[in-house]
Amino acid sequence: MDMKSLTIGRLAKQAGVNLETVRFYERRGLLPKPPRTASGYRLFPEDAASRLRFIRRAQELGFSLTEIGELLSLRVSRRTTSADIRTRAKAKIADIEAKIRSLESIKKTLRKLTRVCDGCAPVAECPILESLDREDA
Amino acid sequence: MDMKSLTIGRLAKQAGVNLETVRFYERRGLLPKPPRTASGYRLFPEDAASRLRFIRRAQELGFSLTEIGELLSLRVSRRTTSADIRTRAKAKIADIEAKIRSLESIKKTLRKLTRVCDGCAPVAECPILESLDREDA
DNA sequence: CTTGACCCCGTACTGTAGTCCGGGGTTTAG
DNA sequence: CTAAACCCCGGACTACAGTACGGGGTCAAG
Repeated sequence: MDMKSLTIGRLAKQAGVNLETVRFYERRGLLPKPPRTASGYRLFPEDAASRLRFIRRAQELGFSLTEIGELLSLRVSRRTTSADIRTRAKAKIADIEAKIRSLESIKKTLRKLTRVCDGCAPVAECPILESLDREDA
Repeated sequence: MDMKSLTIGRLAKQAGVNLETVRFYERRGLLPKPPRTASGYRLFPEDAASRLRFIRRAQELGFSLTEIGELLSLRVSRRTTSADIRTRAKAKIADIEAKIRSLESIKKTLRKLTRVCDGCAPVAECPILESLDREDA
């Protein structure tokens, strides 16, 4: 077995995901179908682990597996022109900037809250509602 | 019927969510149980709509309903001391900052990608994998 | 005083994202 | 050579977050 390849079990351990999740992502097309040994064992390239970690982190940021697939497919090839990619990448950037703004807004509110706590002033109402309200995502 | 109150249907429409979702969130404790008319109709205060919108936006940022409940309950009262709140708010701020960093990292990669596209250089591999890899969330 | 729009409730169903099972073959360490 | 550890596959199961259903009561307009 090639030193530079990973069996599904090793890959799963390296990326910190369940082995079945790897198969599931492969079925979903998020992981390219790996070559197999004569006996049918998958042999993943080493960078499959970064791909898995990317998927996990993108999920924590609120992207669905479908959206993650779109992010992962952003690259220029014979099927896709660079103008097309540029358009799609710009749309993704806009999405991401909106997410960042929302997070900044929640963060600001939380920081204000900690300052209130420092001052020991009691806060009866929930101040977090102040954030995120005047925006159209 | 009080002018300042909303029936469940109006509230749902104002917040842009399904009526059943409102009931679901109430059951989950994300929306305070509203007073009822004599015949049992819910009468939500007007600010329930902002609360609903907050929940929706926080979900898009990758927070689960449980986490959102924690965010919404961040306030000082007789049950919770301000020191306690400060600690919890600071933890949430750290979570949020980590999310922002991850998003910035993806954004940077996407921007690099659009620049490559502008230069019309073909990109065979998927460059988005460069982002998010060297970090421990 | 009825008809359509709205509300009540419990229960069942759906979609997404996994996770587990179990019967089988393979690889590797002793 | 065998046992443990690993892999294969299809299919069933789970958790989370809703969404739909259906039988019934309520409210406002005509």
